[in-house]
Amino acid sequence: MNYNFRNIEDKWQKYWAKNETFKAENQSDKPKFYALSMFPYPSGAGLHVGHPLGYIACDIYARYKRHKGYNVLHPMGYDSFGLPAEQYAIQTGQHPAITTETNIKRYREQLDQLGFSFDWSREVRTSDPTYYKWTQWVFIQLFHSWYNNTTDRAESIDMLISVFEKEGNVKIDAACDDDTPLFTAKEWNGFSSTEQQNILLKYRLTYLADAEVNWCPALGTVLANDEIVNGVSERGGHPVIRKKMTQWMMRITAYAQRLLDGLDAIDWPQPLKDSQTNWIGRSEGASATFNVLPHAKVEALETTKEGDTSRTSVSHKIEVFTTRPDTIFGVSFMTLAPEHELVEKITTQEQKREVEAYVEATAKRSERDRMADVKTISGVFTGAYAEHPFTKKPIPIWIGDYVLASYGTGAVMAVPCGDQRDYDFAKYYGIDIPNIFDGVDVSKQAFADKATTVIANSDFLNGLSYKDATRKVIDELEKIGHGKGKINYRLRDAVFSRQRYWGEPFPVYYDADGVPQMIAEDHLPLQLPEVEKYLPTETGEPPLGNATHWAWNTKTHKVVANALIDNQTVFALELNTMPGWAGSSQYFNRYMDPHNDGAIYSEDAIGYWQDVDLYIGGSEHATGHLLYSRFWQKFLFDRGIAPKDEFAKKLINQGMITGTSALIYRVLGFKNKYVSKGYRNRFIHEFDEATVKKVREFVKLKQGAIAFQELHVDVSLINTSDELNIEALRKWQPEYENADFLLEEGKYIVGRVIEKMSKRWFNVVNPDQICEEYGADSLRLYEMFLGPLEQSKPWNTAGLTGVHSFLKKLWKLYVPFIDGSLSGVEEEPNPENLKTLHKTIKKVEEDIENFSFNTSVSTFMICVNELTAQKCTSKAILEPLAILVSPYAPHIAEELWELLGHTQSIANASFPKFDAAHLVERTKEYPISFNGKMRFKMQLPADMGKADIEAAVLAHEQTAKYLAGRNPKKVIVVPGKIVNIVG
RNA sequence: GCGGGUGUGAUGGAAUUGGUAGACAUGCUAGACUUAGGAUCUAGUGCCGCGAGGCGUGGGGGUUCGACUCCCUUCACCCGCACCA
Repeated sequence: MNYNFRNIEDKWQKYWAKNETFKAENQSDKPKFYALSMFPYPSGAGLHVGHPLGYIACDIYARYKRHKGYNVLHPMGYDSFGLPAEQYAIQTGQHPAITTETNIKRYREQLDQLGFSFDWSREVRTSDPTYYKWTQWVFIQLFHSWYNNTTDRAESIDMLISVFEKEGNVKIDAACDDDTPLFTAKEWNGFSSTEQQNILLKYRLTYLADAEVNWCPALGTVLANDEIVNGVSERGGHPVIRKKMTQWMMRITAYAQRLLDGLDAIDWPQPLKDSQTNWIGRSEGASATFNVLPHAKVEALETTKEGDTSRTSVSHKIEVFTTRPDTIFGVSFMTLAPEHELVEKITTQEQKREVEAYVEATAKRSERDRMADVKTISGVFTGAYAEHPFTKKPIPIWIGDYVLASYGTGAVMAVPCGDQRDYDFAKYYGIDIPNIFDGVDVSKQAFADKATTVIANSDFLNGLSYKDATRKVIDELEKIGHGKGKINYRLRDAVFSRQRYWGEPFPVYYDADGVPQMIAEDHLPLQLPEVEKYLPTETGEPPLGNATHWAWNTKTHKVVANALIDNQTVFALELNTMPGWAGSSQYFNRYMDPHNDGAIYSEDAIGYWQDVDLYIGGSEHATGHLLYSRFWQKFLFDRGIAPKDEFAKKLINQGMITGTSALIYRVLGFKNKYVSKGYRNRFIHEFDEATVKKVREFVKLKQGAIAFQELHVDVSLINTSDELNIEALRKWQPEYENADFLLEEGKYIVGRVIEKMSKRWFNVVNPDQICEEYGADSLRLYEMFLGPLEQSKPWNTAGLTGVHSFLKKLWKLYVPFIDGSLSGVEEEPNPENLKTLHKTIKKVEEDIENFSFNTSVSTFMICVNELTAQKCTSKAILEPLAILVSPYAPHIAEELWELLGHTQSIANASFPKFDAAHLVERTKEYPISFNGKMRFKMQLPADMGKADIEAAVLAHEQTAKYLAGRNPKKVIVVPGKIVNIVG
């Protein structure tokens, strides 16, 4: 009776589906456990062996918790809105919904064959109207909310309006746009409703704004900061430019501090927390205001040299943010970002031409170009001067692209002696570099060490340290109304509009005055309309404008919406769609009550499940999905929609499984001659005569060496010893049909390189192939065995035989129960059996709790080897062993469980209890003397001779002396060495 | 530049958290059984040495009776952020 994994796996997968073994109830006497894997985007390529790694780990934990008596929720779904389906639609005209459906089917087949314990009755798809109804609903809640800094939470916009009506906004401390005007109740009540709405937009947590956005012309859409990598789009690698557009924004900056603070309360990986911390980018410092001197005043100053510093009427102010307010007396110029709004206002007539040319040149450069040459110093003098808030001296105002419009205020007070960038700029343009540090030489470079700073040449700051000077200067700035202490965040509000088709439509229309209005909740979902063309335009006209039956004439903004909306007719619908992360920002909550049509989820459901106990997914989502989800969760919490303000207690990032690509070497200058790995770049004289002859026949040499070109070939053509199957290669692609190969020792050896699994490198390994050949249980075990969960590691099929033969050995242990040769045997377990079992229970339990799944596979192997050697046939041992194995290899475990006579699924069996009593070593006490001076007792294995022990102690004189001082209770000794001291 | 991580046999990786380094597996070597099969089983396998023995966790130093583990320093590689004021 052999281990027939195909039949077994097929049988139990059907059994689980039929019996709904893993269906979770929203009520139970058991404690709850919510285990979640990040849901996938169903791409056309299907799963490769890297994808299920996290799912397997999560599944093992979920199954383990079930054995431990928890009511486990372990759902799965699809993040099915996204660019690839749309790109495919653009190319082929196929509706994204259709390709998405096909891909989901394929994913489901692949997932099913791996034997996951998912509760499929709770499946969600972000592109399903019944799901995105609630994405739209959350958007509406955000629109109706504002962030109250005083209570430090989001509150209803209606509350804000009633405050405005009673006392204006003077007392309100809110997260809002910087340009929000102050007004009294009287003024508010006098505003037109359009004016009122425009002001409210400055407060809402999702708002419409003219923003400098990252526009990607090739994709025809804007992108969020986290969707841009190295200045090009994350998808496709297209250039991205800055552009001003009216877009929906998410006021995530309101939550910057809480997103930072919340990290302390959750058990997430440190690198991921660091990423988020970095991304939020909190820096403490001060904001300071510099008045711009009117041009006439400047001229006067220039003629009289030390002009009087009396008050002048000020037309413009420059606000800067600095982390070094202590260096304010070292300011010798100011620099504005070229995009800064004051640039055109303050530039003098003489400098105008030069400044405009510079601004234009900067705007043309892509983000990438700008990042590429950070070393080139460039800038232009505006001709204008600002007034130093303390010394009242005039300070020249420059513009330069080393100042970023998107950070701080887009303007800096340049302190060349204290900042290297300012220093370089000053040196380059011959600007003064006044030294305000005591005992520091700044003739070569700037001095930026806060710890050793002593301020000099700085009026009231002289002699102070960085810390004291900072405090003092902030006080003084506040006194003269020129600034205050400030905390700045790198985090920007998130652009929420995408000029795409395949995304959630906004539940928004515009009234006759162009004011955005939310669609009534009972009309949700606002469904995605059919369009003829999915292609976005380079100018940013969204494809939804092509929809005929819910909108027309987008250019004039006179659009007829369908009759669904309030029975009203002439409105302009929002034509943008939501970004990819919209649908994934609250899906974990929706799983708790996925079919609820009347609410996002019932209070009972979320009251029971609360939050995710274990979340497993890739670290690439650190500053995208995971940050946005935390933001939405905090918002939902503030508004009483969710009971927890962090959605996941524990998070684990599974490492990436990389591919091991295979390379062959084509001789340069030949179309189809290939040399084995050993011949690359080798000089002819390095070979023996016979080889030289062969090589000479085969190739012409360039300067005595074989020059070659590397080509990727499919990894399935290579055996485990890196030998290429030449015949298979000839059939693989026509270009190799007539190829010549120079072999070494009769073999063609390929080169290996580790890189990301990708179709283009032909290094993708499918789980289907593995399941077919070895079975899902082998694949599951092997993926765990490959290495620590969180580490990235290359896939190498070679080791699979190890875990596969483990399963065969495991199977053999139970054979007596299968073939009936020893049926009815219920042999009492002997102490050796029990020791093996309890060792295994202890280790496996610890391993699972610590997510060290790789070592428990080893533990199983040892266990089975030992039990085999012990010829164990005791049901009392084999029964708990099946349960131990079942989270890892559920199919075989179910089968064995059944063979042992059980009729219920093993999934609900209780995890065996560890009993330390079975592990106790039989020991003996020996009194030991050392050098005749000291004595202590040792607990030792019974079979160890006294002479051995004394020799061991003598061999470790120092240790022995130490032991004498400690008077230990137990010393474990092996011949020659002392190993452990207890007590 | 800033922040984080990782360095252990031929290979993937173990090490009870300071206590026999190299578990387990792959690979390799030898053998057994086989009307050669990519099956199964047994033994061996860190390095040097015939041997006793010596050396070994990227390098150097330290703490300790004892260090892969803790501290200092240095090198290499990987990841995140980056003209962030």
